[in-house]
Amino acid sequence: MAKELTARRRAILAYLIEHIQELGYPPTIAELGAHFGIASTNGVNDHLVALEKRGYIERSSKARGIRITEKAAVNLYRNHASTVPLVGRVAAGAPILADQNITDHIPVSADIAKRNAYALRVRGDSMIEAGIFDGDLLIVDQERTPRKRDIVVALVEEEEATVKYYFPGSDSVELRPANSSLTPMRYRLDQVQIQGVAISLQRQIK
Amino acid sequence: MAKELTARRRAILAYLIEHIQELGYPPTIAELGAHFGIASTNGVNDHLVALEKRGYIERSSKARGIRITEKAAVNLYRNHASTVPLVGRVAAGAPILADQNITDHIPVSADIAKRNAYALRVRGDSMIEAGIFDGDLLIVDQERTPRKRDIVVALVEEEEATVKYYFPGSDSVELRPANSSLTPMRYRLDQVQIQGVAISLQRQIK
DNA sequence: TTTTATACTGAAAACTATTTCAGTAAGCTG
DNA sequence: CAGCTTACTGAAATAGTTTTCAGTATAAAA
Repeated sequence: MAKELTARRRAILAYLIEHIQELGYPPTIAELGAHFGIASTNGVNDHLVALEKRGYIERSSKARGIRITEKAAVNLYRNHASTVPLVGRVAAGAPILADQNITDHIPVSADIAKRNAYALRVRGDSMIEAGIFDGDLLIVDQERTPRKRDIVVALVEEEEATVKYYFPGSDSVELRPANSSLTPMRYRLDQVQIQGVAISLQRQIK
Repeated sequence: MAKELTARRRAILAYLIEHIQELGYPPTIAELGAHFGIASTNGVNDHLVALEKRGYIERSSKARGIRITEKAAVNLYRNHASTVPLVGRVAAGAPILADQNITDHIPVSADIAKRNAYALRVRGDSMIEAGIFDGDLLIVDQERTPRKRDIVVALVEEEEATVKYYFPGSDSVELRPANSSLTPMRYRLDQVQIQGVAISLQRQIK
């Protein structure tokens, strides 16, 4: 998936959203054409078909029957979004935020949303003494550089991700659980990939 | 201004909003008619004219050219809010959600927002073994009836609120902390006021 | 180099939606 | 009780929209 949308189609999607926000209803095909200087409704329709095929809009064959999907809203308005994507599994290889990895969107405060963050469901009890329980949602900042004692999401030797305290050494990294029945582990720098620093937590109680 | 809108018109406005929320675009006059069993488009149009005259909608004479105004949107946002109020202190006397008590608004998922919930900053370590730490935000459902072992916000004898496990007895209530260095307390029913059941938790890490 | 995707033109058919015209009937208001 | 509002019916004119058909041109991928 090199480039999901052409510049033209991104522009059309953006105008679609703007129009809905401003007027309260979507534009017609002809109105889109007028705005973009496309004389034939068919020219516009091609773009709409393309946008629909890629899941950015949904159409019903009625007047102004265009709906913006969540995918589009999140993609275009990442900087203004008030949600972060919930990733299903953090594993080696594919980029974390690949579309097929994203299972939901989690509402967060604006300052979190504008960082490059994602959410992750915690599995296991390794951080229980830090108040992080099995099933909790961890909000993770991808861009922040981890510092000593930060809670990080780490990929160890291409395995699936774990959440641990981060203790850097001169030539190695110690990943320390917050659970006295588990032991800290030490790794060479090339064995560990830090996928982000935990900045927030959400829990559904019961 | 006794009654701005008739029941019929309120229903039509509500459906208008619902339709836009669901489908992404307003219904046509004929669709409104079909939904409300009005055979003639003119019958529906009368209502739309009335709604427009009173400032609830704006119309452009194009297909689905209906916009919900802010006046009506107050309605819309009540049902689809995505925040709950953060209350400064929960104390006896004034209602929890009195305006002067509200210090902020916290983003939550839609299903939480539509319950009658509020957020509260936890003070102290009394629930630390339940993974609830000093400074965490607790999202509290006001309407849910507490059951045994629920985490509740309780007002004891007109003091300020505490967060505890709820264990009802036949003629008394036990409020049990999740901290083995603290002791459970037992109160008469008239000494305790339950202000809600914890349904979610949010934490800013560091 | 053939195929595929992008990005359109132009026109007409088919359909959808609003507006207008002409009424009816019940209930409330002064 | 006349006048106004609410709440409609029914039909036709008019306007707005989508869909279909038949192409063109360019660039990128197989």
